[in-house]
Amino acid sequence: MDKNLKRMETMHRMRAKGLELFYQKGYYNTSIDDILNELSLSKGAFYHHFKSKEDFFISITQNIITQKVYSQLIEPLTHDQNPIPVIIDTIQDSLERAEHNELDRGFLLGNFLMEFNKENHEISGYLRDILKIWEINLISLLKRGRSDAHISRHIDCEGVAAYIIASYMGIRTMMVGNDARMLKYQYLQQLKAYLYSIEHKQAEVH
Amino acid sequence: MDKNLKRMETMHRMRAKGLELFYQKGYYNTSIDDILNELSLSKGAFYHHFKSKEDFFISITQNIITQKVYSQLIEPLTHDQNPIPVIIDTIQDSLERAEHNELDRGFLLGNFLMEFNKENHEISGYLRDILKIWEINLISLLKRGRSDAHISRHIDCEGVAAYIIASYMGIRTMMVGNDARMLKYQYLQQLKAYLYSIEHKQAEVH
DNA sequence: CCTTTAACCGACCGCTCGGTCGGTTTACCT
DNA sequence: AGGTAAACCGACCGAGCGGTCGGTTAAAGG
Repeated sequence: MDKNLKRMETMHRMRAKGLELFYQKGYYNTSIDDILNELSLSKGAFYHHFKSKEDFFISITQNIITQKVYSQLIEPLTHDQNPIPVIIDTIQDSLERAEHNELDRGFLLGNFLMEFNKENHEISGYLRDILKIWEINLISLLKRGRSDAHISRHIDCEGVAAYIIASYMGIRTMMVGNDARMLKYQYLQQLKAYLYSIEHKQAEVH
Repeated sequence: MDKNLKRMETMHRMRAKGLELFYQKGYYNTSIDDILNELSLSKGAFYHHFKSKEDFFISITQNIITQKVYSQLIEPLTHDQNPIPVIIDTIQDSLERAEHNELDRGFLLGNFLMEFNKENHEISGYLRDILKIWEINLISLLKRGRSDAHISRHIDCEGVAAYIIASYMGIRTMMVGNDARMLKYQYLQQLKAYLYSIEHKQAEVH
């Protein structure tokens, strides 16, 4: 079964390097040879494992991108505490990772979504599904917070989740090539102000 | 001077169609021939007026894109009233235009910024400048609102402007290929909630 | 009317890219 | 050891791209 191990390892190396270059330069501006040269592998090896460039990217999506979003944005939400600090901490961690990553090019998922929204509806569908999962998890976290009286009763959790995601996508784009540290700080201040404004006020409880 | 008129008109047609296709399909996925075929013009005509594809796009940026951002996002801010409804109205108008435009592909400026952020620093610089102008106008509007006691005294206007821009960029991306009407509604509700939370409360006076 | 020059044409070039394919190497199985 | 099938190689193909260039058309000026 060494063969199978080899196969898995090579495919994983291709996917990892592929994602790295696609993220840095964009999908359409990265050639398969760009990836293969850095790995010292040949076209033959590539097309032995993947049936096309598109198939290759779908494989990256379903293996690496999904996993990254889960581990960095979704799993950290799994806490039984007040959802508001949980959300703030999760986003703050993500922004700090971006700030200290000098190769940062914005929100991985968001960038690809925009690139494929234009032409490739199959891939953009997969990417949208991942974003949807994040959204659903945010919504259910908020709803539980509302039930637990951490969040004001009349709050529209779906709207809040959409607003959080939108602002996150935007700030991640703005942080590229600008003063990431300053933007991160300003953004977090405003996000906190916004989230505290939907918090359940003790005064409300008769 | 008929020659000069002809020149201007042809260049304008090229720029308009070029922007249309670049916006729809992306800059790198649109060939010059794509544009010229739709205009029944030849390569010779194109390179007679523009020295390269890049030069062509810069010309589009400085002519059409700048003007669009000004007329749709900046000039509507020019009011002496309470900045908060002015901002909300401006953004609401923009989102409604997007919602009813079936060819909408997201935030024009934001899309190009992301595409050129990766490779072409010259063009992304021009685009960033335009975004900066929007930001500066938002900030000065907010600061005036703060002076006029429409906005709470301790508010960080720079942070608020960055937050508004980030959320706008994000929601425009999310509206592509999703339920634009619903997202617009949810977004505006939350934006209002956020902006009202920075409003000057009468109770604060003395 | 004739010259000049801008506007425009379209064949062509060099290059890159995604994808193919016949061949070679390597590792496992008997 | 020998056979088999995988993993891998790299030359090649055809299409599409940005850009060039010698030529043609047509309008402005004298």
